[in-house]
Amino acid sequence: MEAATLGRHGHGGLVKEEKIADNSKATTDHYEEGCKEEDFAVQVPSNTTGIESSSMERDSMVSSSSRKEQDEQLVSTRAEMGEVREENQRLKMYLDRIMKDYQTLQMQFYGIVQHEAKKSTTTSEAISKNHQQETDQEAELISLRLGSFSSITNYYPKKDEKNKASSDHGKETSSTTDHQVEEGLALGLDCKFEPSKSSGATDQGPLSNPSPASSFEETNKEEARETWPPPNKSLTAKRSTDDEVSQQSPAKKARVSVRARCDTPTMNDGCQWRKYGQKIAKGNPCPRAYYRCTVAPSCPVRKQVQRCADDMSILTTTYEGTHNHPLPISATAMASTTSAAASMLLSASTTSSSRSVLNPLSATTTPADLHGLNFYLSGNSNLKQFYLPNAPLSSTSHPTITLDLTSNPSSSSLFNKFSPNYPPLYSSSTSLNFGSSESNLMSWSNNGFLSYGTSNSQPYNNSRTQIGNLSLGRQSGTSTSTMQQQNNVFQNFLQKNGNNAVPHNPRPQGSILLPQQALPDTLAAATKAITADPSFQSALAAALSTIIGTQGNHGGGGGGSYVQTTKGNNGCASSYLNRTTSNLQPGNSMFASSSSLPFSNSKSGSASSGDHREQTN
DNA sequence: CGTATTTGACCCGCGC
DNA sequence: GCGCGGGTCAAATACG
Repeated sequence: MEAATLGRHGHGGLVKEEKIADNSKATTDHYEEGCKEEDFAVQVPSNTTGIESSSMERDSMVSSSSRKEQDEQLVSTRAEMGEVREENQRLKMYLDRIMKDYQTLQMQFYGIVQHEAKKSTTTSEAISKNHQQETDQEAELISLRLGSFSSITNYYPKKDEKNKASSDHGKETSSTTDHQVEEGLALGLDCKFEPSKSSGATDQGPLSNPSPASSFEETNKEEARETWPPPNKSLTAKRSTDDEVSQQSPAKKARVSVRARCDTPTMNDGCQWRKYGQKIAKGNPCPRAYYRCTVAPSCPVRKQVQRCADDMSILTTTYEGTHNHPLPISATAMASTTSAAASMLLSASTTSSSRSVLNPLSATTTPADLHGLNFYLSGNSNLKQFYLPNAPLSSTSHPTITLDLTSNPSSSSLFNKFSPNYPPLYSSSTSLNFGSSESNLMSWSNNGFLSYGTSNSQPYNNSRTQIGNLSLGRQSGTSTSTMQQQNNVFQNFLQKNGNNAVPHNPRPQGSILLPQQALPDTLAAATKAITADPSFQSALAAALSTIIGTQGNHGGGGGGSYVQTTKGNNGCASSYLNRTTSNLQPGNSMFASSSSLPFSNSKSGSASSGDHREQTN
């Protein structure tokens, strides 16, 4: 027996080979047994017939009849196999055709994007100072900033924020002389829409293939220079004059909130953060902690962490800004996720800003239901009433998209009902509901690591139209996806031309339906592609699951000490206060990510939050 | 001693 | 103009 031989061969070799040999042996044996039976069914009768014909006619009658049946079975089986083969061939051909069509469409879309890019390049160069007028006419592109970029400029120092508002949200260009030439993934929330300048710039790195995504990313190389604390006046002046036709609406800093169950003070998102402030926010007894990314000294990315007032186990992390440095893989996971979410948010909001595309209502809502991931997009402040009626400021200046990774039906529903008490940080105009009514999709558990549930969980609202899940049979199965896969997926967001209208998706209240309509411009197409693309969810899944894979083995130690020490608590989720975190990743100090608990300690308590004028003054 | 955190003070935008 | 609240700064403190 061949398998046995293989097994013996394997015996002298690797254990692996042995196993393989054994497996093959088993398979072969099984197969051979089947063959034997079949042979027996065919041949044995003939043998017995010879014997039985000479002895018992009755038996021979029986055997002959059974032989006929067996022959018939054999024939029919063979016929079936032939049919199956043909079916296989047909399916293969069909698949090939689909693939070709898909590629053709991709190429067409890319051609369109390139054409738009050229157009906008010429116009923006010629009339860069009249950028605002052009903005309405030029194509707007989404940058997910997922690719590598070769040059990153230094970021501006702090204390510039004030100038930004007056600078019409321009982008600095003065810093282009001083680049930190770095190569790596640049992921962030800095997803903007601007007239695409040029896709001709060949982008090096993972996303080097000519694609709309790469072109987008190219356009955003400069945008990467934008800091969260906006540059100072001189720089701002340049920014306002020079660039960013895209910065239509002055203060549109996308924020992405991630709601997740997390026992630890912060979610371990792979980045290294340093706490720089803590305040008591209105409506939530739990203080809000402010962190800034310390992976790179000039990184403008901030995040805010706050416990949910209603459910202390829920941690809300709000990200803002764009990393201007290569990210560790574990960080890219979350960054890519938030980036995509932010792009969706901005696409919706920007689309809404351009009256030409959508009516106010539909423009502000670009819901999509991707495998149960419910996206409710509304960058438009007009919509905040639907979501967070009592939301404070910043709904306009900081369109926020929320990824709800909690599974708590009550919290989810609460969230979706926009309870006034709910908004953890900002007026959350957008929610990505990862929650399931039945089971967890994902959650940050014990060590602050993301845990990923099954894909079989029902969407938050089963009645919602499932869209974009064509041929996607798995969700969590993407947990093994690599960042490359993620990049590809995100690229595809932009490459794909959304043929399918953005599916309507009832709002949580079910009162608003998104009118389905064609999206004429590139932005709309990209938005549509993103929202309708089934791979978006898998990308999210992949990104988030990457955290599992990369952070699941976290150990303590590492370069700096991030062990959280707690002095005590003021009664706010005391169970969290006594926890310590040492989420440093063993292999890379850059992965060190842990920060202090966003609760006020016994000493600070409410007083910890600064600016309590009623107390201090 | 260097680094990270804490926390009171400060700044700014917004609403009244 | 004033108060409120969000956000940030930076000195003080804690920690390894």
